[in-house]
Amino acid sequence: MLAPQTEEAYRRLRRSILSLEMRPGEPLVERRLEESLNVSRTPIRAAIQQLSREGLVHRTGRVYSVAPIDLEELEEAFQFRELLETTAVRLAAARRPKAREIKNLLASLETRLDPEVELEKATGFHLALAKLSGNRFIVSSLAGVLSRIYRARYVEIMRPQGAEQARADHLHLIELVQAGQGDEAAAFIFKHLQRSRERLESSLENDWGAILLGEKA
Amino acid sequence: MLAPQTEEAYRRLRRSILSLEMRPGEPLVERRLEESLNVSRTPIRAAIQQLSREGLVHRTGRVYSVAPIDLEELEEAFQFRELLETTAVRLAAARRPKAREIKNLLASLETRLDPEVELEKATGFHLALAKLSGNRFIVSSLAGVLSRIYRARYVEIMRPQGAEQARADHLHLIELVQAGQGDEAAAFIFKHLQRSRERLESSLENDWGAILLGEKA
DNA sequence: GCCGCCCTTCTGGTATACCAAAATGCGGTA
DNA sequence: TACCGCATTTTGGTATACCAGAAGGGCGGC
Repeated sequence: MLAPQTEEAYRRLRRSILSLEMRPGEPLVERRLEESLNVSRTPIRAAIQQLSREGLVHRTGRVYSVAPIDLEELEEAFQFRELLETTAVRLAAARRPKAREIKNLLASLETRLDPEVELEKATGFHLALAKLSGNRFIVSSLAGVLSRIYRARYVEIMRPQGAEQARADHLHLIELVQAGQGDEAAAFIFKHLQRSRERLESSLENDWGAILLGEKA
Repeated sequence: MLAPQTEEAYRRLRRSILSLEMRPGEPLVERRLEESLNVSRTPIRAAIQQLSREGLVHRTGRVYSVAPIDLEELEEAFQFRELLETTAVRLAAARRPKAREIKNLLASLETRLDPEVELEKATGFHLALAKLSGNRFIVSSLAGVLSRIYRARYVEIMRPQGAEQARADHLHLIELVQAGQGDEAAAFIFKHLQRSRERLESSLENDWGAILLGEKA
């Protein structure tokens, strides 16, 4: 929970970064943002600090810039997701969540066409699933790593069949968790993540590399 | 990396909180801190925001206060540590770290008498060990959860034999990792954490409960 | 013509002025 | 005496003024 102006600046900056409207490596100049966001530097600095903490903005010397997309980091991020999410579904299955808790998840499965909305929904699904684990640290860590690799995931979900595949996987996951099949759910989400990782990496290498990979600054 | 005044304010505030000099539940009034820390509100607000993100400071409405020590959170934190640290040592063992990398760890094992320094060293050890995993997300998440439960761990390490036991465990862990015995290391650190958790919880319930557990605000 | 130095400008860091909302307390009234 | 309401104070939020250090460009010397 942030102050209103700070919140607004944060949301707009974050959106600009995640949607790639601001390119990786691009510097964030406070006095420019002051004009473009129509708020004073105080909330802007707070927002930048927040983004920096989340890893979406890097600091070099005293200049802030949009974090580049780092392939090594991406590897580690997926390894970390595997760890978090397989554990989360195991814990969730062991808890035998009530149908009411599951309902939130289903909302994420409606068909959408806009890939950005699709990605938002997918993120929401993974987080809601993690929440069923009952461990807030798993949830917040997952939230962190997901936002960190959001831009890269964007290029994956751009392919229509990618989103379709994800939806089917998600539905199956819900069934496994609800049935209390923790190990199966863990194995399944592991597969799910691996497929996602592979699609993503081939996309990055083939089509998007030049566009996405900003200078290390 | 923060601005110098902000850094200073952050360090001092953090220290005050972790050392329990500021009690859980105590409000952080910017204009008071302005006097006691001799800096303006700008860096103070930045420091508070940082602490808030780390979970050491809570916000209710628009007042910030020192986060209470929540026993449920503590449970989840240890569960999370088990997950992170068992994985970390497995990954570390698989990498067969060079002796040079191990040397950093040994520095944490010198005998100390001051329990605060001891705790700092123990934290450093666990983080350095996690670093051997080669996964930055594991490291940063562990850093987060460790600082979050720092105050509670304090009461555990107060017992001299607690620190002694920890040192012995740490030494053994290094040997296992260096020998590439990932599963054994994972099992051992799991035990290590469980003992730690048990000692800590009995301490909290018996001696420290009234002192440490602030109001939920 | 090229290199280097100085001056200007730009940037982030800090302090402070200003504001609105919420809390506090005092005084009046029932 | 207890309670309600208004005035005052306190507080966090925001804008802005001011500063020092770094960077960039232009001018002068070699």
